[in-house]
Amino acid sequence: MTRAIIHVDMDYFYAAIEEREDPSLSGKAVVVCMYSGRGGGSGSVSTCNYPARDAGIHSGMPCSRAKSIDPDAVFLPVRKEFYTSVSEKVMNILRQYADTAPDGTKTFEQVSIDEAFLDITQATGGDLELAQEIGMRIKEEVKEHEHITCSVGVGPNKLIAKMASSVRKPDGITVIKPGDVGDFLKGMELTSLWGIGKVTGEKLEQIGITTIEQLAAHDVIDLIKVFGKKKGTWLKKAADGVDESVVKEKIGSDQIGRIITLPQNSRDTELIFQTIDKLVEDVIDKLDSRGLSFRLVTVTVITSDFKTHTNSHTLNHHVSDRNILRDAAREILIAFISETTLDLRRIGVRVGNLQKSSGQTTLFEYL
DNA sequence: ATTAGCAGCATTTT
DNA sequence: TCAGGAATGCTGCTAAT
Repeated sequence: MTRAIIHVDMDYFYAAIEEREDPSLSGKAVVVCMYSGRGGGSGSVSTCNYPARDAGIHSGMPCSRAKSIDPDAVFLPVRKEFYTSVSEKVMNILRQYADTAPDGTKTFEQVSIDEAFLDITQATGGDLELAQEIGMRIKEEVKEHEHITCSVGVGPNKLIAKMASSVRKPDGITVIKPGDVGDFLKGMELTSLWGIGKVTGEKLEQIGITTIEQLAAHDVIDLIKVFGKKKGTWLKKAADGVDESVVKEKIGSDQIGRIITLPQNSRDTELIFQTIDKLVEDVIDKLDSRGLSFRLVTVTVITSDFKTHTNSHTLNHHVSDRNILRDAAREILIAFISETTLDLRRIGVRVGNLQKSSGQTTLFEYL
C-alpha cells in the first residue's frame, strides 16, 4: 500500500506567537531577533512575519540590516522557552492524529520546534484524499486551541510531504498524489529540494545542474564521484521523489549544547571561565530535565577572525555531573588558548553520546 | 582488511 | 557586507577486532 504522510509546518512560528500574545502587533511587520548581548542590536533575525518578509527581511539576516530595511518594524527578542511550551501543546494535538504502530508507539516525528511528520497510512488506507481531510482537521484544531496557523503537506513519503507543505503558505494545504510527484518536482527550484542548501546547490551548478529535472537525468556514478557515495545516491533518489525513510518518534536528541557570544572579544581566562560556567549550567539543566547522562564533551570556539574550531573529549563513563562537565570544558579551553594568539569571539559547550542516566554517577565511579 | 569510534569541520535551518 | 544559536551530517583519521 502506498503510504500517506503528512508534514505540518507552523507559519512564522515565533512571530506568530508574539502576534497572538499582543494583538496590537496585528498588521505590523514583526521581527523576532536573537541578540548577542553586544551593543547596537548586534544579532540576527530568527523569524519574521509576512509583512516583514514582504519588505525584504528574512531569517538569518543581521538585525541591523533588517532595521535599515524597515525602521518601523517591531523588533522583539526571542523567548525560546515560551515558544517551546507552545510547541509542546501543538505537538500533543498533532500526535493524536498519527497512526499507532503495532508496538503501541505513535508514527509521529517532531523534526524541530515547529515541524512534524505524521504517518496516517492506516487511518486513510493510503487514500490521500482522506489524508487531506485529516490535514484540514489538524489545521482547524491547532487554530482553535492555539490560535496560530500552520501549513500542511500531504504526500506518499516524507520528502514529498515536506516539500508540499512549503507550496502554499501561510495557512495552506497541498496534496501530491504518487502519480503527480514527477510533475510536482519538475516545477520546483533545485534548492527547494529538502537537503539541498546553498553549498550543494552551487556545487551542482558547477557541474551544469540547475534544475531537479536535470539532476534526475544525471548519471548517478558521476554524482557519486562529486558528492561521495552516500550523498550521491541520495541526490538521485531525491530528484526522483523517492524517499523510503520512515516516520519514527525520536527518543531525544543525540547532542545538547549551548553557544554564546562574549560581551567583547577576549582571551581573558577569568571571563572565559565565567562564561563556560554559565553554559555548563544551561546544558546540565537541559540534560537533567530529560534525565540524560553524557560521555562526549565538545567545546566550540569562534575566534576573532570568525573561524570555527572544535575540540572534544570522550569520558570513560557516562556521567551527569556539572563539575565534571565544567572541568572538561575548561581543560579543552585552556589547551586551545595556549595554541592561538587570537582573541575569542564566541564559546560553546555541548555534550553528546547521550544515555538515559540510571541513578547516581559518583565522582568515584568517574575516576 | 574491516569496522567502530572519534575529532573536526561543513551544512542546514531558524 | 555582517556575522546568532542549535543540531546533525560528512569525511578522514586512528585504534580495535
